[in-house]
Amino acid sequence: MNIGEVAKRAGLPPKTIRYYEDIDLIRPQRSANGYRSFRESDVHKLTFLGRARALGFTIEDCRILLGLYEDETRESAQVKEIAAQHLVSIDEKIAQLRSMRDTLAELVRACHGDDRPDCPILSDLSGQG
Amino acid sequence: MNIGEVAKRAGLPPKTIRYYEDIDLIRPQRSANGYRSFRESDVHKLTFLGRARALGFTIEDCRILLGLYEDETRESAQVKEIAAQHLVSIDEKIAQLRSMRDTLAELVRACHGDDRPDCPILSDLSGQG
DNA sequence: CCTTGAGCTTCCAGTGACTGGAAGGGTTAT
DNA sequence: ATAACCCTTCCAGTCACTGGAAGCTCAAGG
Repeated sequence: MNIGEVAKRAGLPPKTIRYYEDIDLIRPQRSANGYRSFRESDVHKLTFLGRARALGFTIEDCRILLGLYEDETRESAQVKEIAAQHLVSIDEKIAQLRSMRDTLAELVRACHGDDRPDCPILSDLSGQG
Repeated sequence: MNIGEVAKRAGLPPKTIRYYEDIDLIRPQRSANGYRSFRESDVHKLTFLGRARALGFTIEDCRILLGLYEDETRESAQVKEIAAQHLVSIDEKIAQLRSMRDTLAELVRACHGDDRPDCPILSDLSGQG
């Protein structure tokens, strides 16, 4: 299977797949003409990677998860540990964004937004609010 | 004022301040010895930048906001427009993170997390959930 | 006067996870 | 044969810094 078809099936751009090979996440074989030749197992791995990345796991998380995915004897506790840690960091990110959002929403609300020059948003940012 | 003191007062690392000069956000003067020499107005601008960045505005947003901040005749509508757009993109980011969080939380909940190898998290990621 | 240590300078390189584009070779269909 | 499309590699750029090396300046202590 060439990279184009794999890309369609795994839902990832060819560029990304080449990049994943570059950083040793996958190791596709090569055809006589130099083209990458993917097996079904590569498609599975790439699908796995796409989903994990969509859930916000870092590449290094993915590398570990992929190792566990391929390890028949792994303990589910190891996987749960990584996922739970990631869950915490997502929650932190959400909390941080919410706080930013609330501050900004208040500033936007307070700004009359017309042709007058005085603006609570800039006042606040300059520390003169 | 040298960069060290400005850094303390504006709450930004010296490296970041040099970088901001590099990309023309600020233009500090120079002393005879080659050191950067900051005025009060530079400290104000850097404080402004620090706060805007903390609210998640991009550097390019900051460049525009800084321009408006220095323009005595700006219309508050222009500022409100940028802030409101940013608010929308924060809301989108939060929504996306929440969706990721919910999916992941469900997977973590479903994983028994012991020494057995079967794991709903990996099953789901592999598309065999 | 000399040294020590802190603070300043520039420049280069790396981060994460791709993405765009150029230059060139292979394949397929007409 | 030729067009159109696929594949290859390599280089550079993204964003907003951050780390580190090599070297200059300055203030204080002996």
